[in-house]
Amino acid sequence: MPVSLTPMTETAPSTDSALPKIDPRILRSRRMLMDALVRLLAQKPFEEISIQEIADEATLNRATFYLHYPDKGSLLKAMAGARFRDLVDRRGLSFNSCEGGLRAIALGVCDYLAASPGCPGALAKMPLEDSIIAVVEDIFREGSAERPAAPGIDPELVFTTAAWAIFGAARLWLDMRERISAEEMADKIEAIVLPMLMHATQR
Amino acid sequence: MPVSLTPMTETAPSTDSALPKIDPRILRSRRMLMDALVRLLAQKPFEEISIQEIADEATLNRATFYLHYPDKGSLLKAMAGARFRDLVDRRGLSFNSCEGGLRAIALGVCDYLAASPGCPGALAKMPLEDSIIAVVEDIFREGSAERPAAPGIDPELVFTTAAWAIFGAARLWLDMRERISAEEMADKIEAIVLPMLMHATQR
DNA sequence: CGACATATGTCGTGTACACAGCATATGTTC
DNA sequence: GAACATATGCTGTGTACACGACATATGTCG
Repeated sequence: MPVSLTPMTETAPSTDSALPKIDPRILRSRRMLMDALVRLLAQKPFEEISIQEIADEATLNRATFYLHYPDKGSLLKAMAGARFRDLVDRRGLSFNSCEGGLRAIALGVCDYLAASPGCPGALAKMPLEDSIIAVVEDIFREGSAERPAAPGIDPELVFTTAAWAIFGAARLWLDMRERISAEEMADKIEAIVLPMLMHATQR
Repeated sequence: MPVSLTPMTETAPSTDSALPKIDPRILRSRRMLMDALVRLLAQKPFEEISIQEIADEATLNRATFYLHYPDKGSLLKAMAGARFRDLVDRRGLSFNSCEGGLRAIALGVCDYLAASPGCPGALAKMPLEDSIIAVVEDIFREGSAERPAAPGIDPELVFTTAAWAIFGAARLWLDMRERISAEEMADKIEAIVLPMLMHATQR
């Protein structure tokens, strides 16, 4: 009984956390499915893409799709998260004592939203929140791991709040009629959100 | 007992012949191994590449390598043949009543030899003959399938002879100090080899 | 609404690949 | 030549994927 694959109902698991090593075949199949979805999204809207088409594009059996994802929405979510993580890794984004870490994170979110596959109209239908928010939360969590929380403050709540704040601001920026540059927007986001985080941890 | 994979001691099987459908996992693994070898050949000489390195580069288990190839030389051979077939497919090379078919084949061989991975010095060590010759033979065979052989002539012998003639001339061209263009060389090869083939089949 | 075509979700079975381990071969160093 | 490290070739076991088939759901057309 292949119940050990744990279909992906959440965002893709972190591959660098202290989890047991994931079978490379699993990682490969998931990446192939995600890459296939990206290619198909460049051709047609999400609603018009079938599971069979995704499997065909990925050169995998349709049953394999269901070993990993319960539906195509879950794949979309996982794909969005994985692509954002790629960007985070490529840019080495982190939230530590280094100046400008938060600005870089905000810039990454803006750039990612601006470059998402599919036309901007389709962007509203993509469940980007959970995937991006979870990654940003992880960044804050890791960056604050060595510092004690300020008294009476729940750091997890602050991380979540800050992550949503960044995401919300970036979404607003994306919808702007006359859009300032991503860099400028990142500056503004940092100015607004950084005090929240500074207040939460003793730094 | 995984004896059904038939390790590749010959050139890669033709994927468009009347063979039973090959499991997509097999095709995928072989392609991954070949692509890995190409990438490694761009970095170091063939002799310095280990089986484990190829497997790692392909993100496959070393034991998987041995399911498909008895040694790295066989992989090299298969890779060379597959890449040549790719070129043949891309250019739509065939030997039929169409004028210039032989010239195009000769040009394909020249271009392929000139673009092979690794420096020209390493080219002499690559067992390109069998892979290229077999493909060219196939092209002649298919192109002459609908025509009866001339009396007293063994068409298979002629195909092989012609294929080797083309290969030999292209190799000579590659070693030329002052090399004429591939196009010019293809013209010369056609002029020399075409009468042989015309003589062998009733066209 | 019924008929039909297509897509989805699932299942049991067979096959390919991952893994750890072992014996042997090979290359390097002293 | 001996000692050692590394690579090779192979094996049995466990796991992931391919496949065909089936039941059900969904969408389209008349």
